[in-house]
Amino acid sequence: MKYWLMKSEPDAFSIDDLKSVKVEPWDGIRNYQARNMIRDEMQPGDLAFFYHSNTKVPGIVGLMEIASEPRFDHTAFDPAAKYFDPKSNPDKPRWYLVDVKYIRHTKRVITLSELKAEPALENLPLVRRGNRLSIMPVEKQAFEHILTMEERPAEA
DNA sequence: GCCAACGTTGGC
DNA sequence: GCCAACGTTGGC
Repeated sequence: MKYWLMKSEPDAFSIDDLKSVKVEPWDGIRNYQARNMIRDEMQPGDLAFFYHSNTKVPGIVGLMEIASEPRFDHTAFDPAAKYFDPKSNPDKPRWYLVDVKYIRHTKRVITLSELKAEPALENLPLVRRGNRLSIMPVEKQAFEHILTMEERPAEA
């Protein structure tokens, strides 16, 4: 089983939104590196952190499970969709997605600044300079380390 | 809202 | 195939 971190802007789709719908196709990924990870490596049962980006306090806010095999992202075929890609079509699909299933909120927001301050997480792509991946792998040890951070009191 | 750091596009 | 211009991401 693999571990992931997936970013979403809470204004577009938040952990609360996921909680209310329970399962959601994680569409709109238009980056080849992220695409390849979805298509080639994600499997049902994998665990992922839900990360809120582009918000006042960016950080990890929840836990979810990969809930489907990778499949075509049909929003790429729809001219009316926000993430329409004219170069993707059902004969030559370019983009993929998986369903994600809500597990729980983290007990508190584990903020980006906290994550950056952890020597144990220095290899996490999220905290590396200039990284813009919206989906990234998390090593097992790092995943477990982050879960222990959840138990600490929130920073001041 | 600013802007650094990327990724993509397209002319050549 | 190079690379300048442009668009996007996302922290701050």
